[in-house]
Amino acid sequence: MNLVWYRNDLRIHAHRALQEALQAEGPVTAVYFICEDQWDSHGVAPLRRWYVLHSLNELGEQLAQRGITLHVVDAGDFSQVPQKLASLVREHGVERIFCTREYPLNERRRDEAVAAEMDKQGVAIRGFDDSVLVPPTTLRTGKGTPYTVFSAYKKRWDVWLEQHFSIPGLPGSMAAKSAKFAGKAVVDKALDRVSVPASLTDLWTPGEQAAAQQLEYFVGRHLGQYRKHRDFPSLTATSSLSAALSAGTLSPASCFHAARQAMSDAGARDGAACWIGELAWRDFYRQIMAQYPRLSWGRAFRPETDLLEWDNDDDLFQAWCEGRTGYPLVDAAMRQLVATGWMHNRLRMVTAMFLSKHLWQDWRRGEDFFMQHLIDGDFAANNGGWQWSASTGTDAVPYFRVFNPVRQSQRFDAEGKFIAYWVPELKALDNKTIHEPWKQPLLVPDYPAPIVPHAGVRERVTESFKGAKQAYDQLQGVDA
DNA sequence: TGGTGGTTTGA
DNA sequence: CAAACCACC
Repeated sequence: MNLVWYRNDLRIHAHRALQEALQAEGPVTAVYFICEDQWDSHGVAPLRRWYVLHSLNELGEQLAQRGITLHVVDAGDFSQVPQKLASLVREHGVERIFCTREYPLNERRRDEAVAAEMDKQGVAIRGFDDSVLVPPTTLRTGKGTPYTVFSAYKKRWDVWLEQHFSIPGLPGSMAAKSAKFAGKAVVDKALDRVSVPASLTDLWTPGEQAAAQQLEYFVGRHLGQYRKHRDFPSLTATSSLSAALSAGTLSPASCFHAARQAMSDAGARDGAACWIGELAWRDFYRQIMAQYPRLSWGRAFRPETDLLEWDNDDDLFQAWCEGRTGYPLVDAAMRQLVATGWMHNRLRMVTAMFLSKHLWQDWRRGEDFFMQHLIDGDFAANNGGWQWSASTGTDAVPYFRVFNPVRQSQRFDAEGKFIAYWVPELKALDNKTIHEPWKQPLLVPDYPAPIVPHAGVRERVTESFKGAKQAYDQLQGVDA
């Protein structure tokens, strides 16, 4: 018997683990472990749990139609997985296990513990790197170190894919026989334990089929304009595929394949190339996560920045969470996040930079808050994005990026449409005042004044980072 | 995947 | 006098 162990790869298409299992000798079965304690300890958003569990139900049905039984097991946290897997293996006479690799430390330790347990029983495990396009340790600099600067990584990434990319097709040998989806009751019980309002779930459709449709729609309708439009949050211009990619209901290979096909149309080339760049960012942060375990310990990529002394003022943090900082674009973005479980990419940068630089809060607070609300909450991408914004991460530049929240607002929501939608208190303001409502205080009695001034932020941040660097160099015994 | 404050350019 | 351009942070 061959076992496909599903994790964040809840699909049938472009899935080497499933394909290989089908090509191996003997029948195939599948398993998923629900680890709610793991979700709890990482503050996984209820909406994301809902997405995952419903996608799991669809996967179970799809597998059953192809003669494969999906077992679903409540496992609490990762530490219980080896034993529970071992009993499943004994029960079904499993000889080989197939899975898609995951890279954060907890996941790798879980997999190592499982491998050790399975080794005792003579069961082989094979992992496949299908959650990325380029496997994490493939590309190295001339010195043999991981790439930590995106632009250099991207060049090699392009070349490697040019030479090596192939998309795994739908499994060919899947017979049209049927099996029973054994896990449905367990999934439904877990769904009963998820509390998420209909106002949120109404906005999303879980599952592999919806993800495939969304990809088709995006590529056909918006990909060509992606480069031009993607930074404007009032437009429907981005893919909205982040939830599907992070739960694995959609494969990055399908995305890459579709985008590359679209590039043969000259009008779509620019947009497609730009979007492929976003897939590269996704791989980039995953390979960073895989090769720098300290990120999984909650530490900064740049060690000296762990010496920064954040204010962590609770009132300011709360104002940020609730979208009442007095900076319209920041507030609109935060309200979008809480109301929809999603935030536009540019606004993730704007709000993250505002929390870390203007409010001088530990970026980990923001990272946690995002995880608690995002339907696409993905450890590597979220952590990478937060550290980039907080200037504690990769892609070092010799100065500190501090977005001006008013300038960003004027540039990317020039007409104030996005602000007007999410901050209706401001919807009557003209498209100049709406970015700086404090200039017309009488018109906006219900909207707060800026909770911190923009002036001086850059200087403070620069000084603090300089201080942290000096302190770190001293600790290291290096002359500064 | 910037911002700022300066200087130059050109209607 | 406002974009466009530039150096520096």
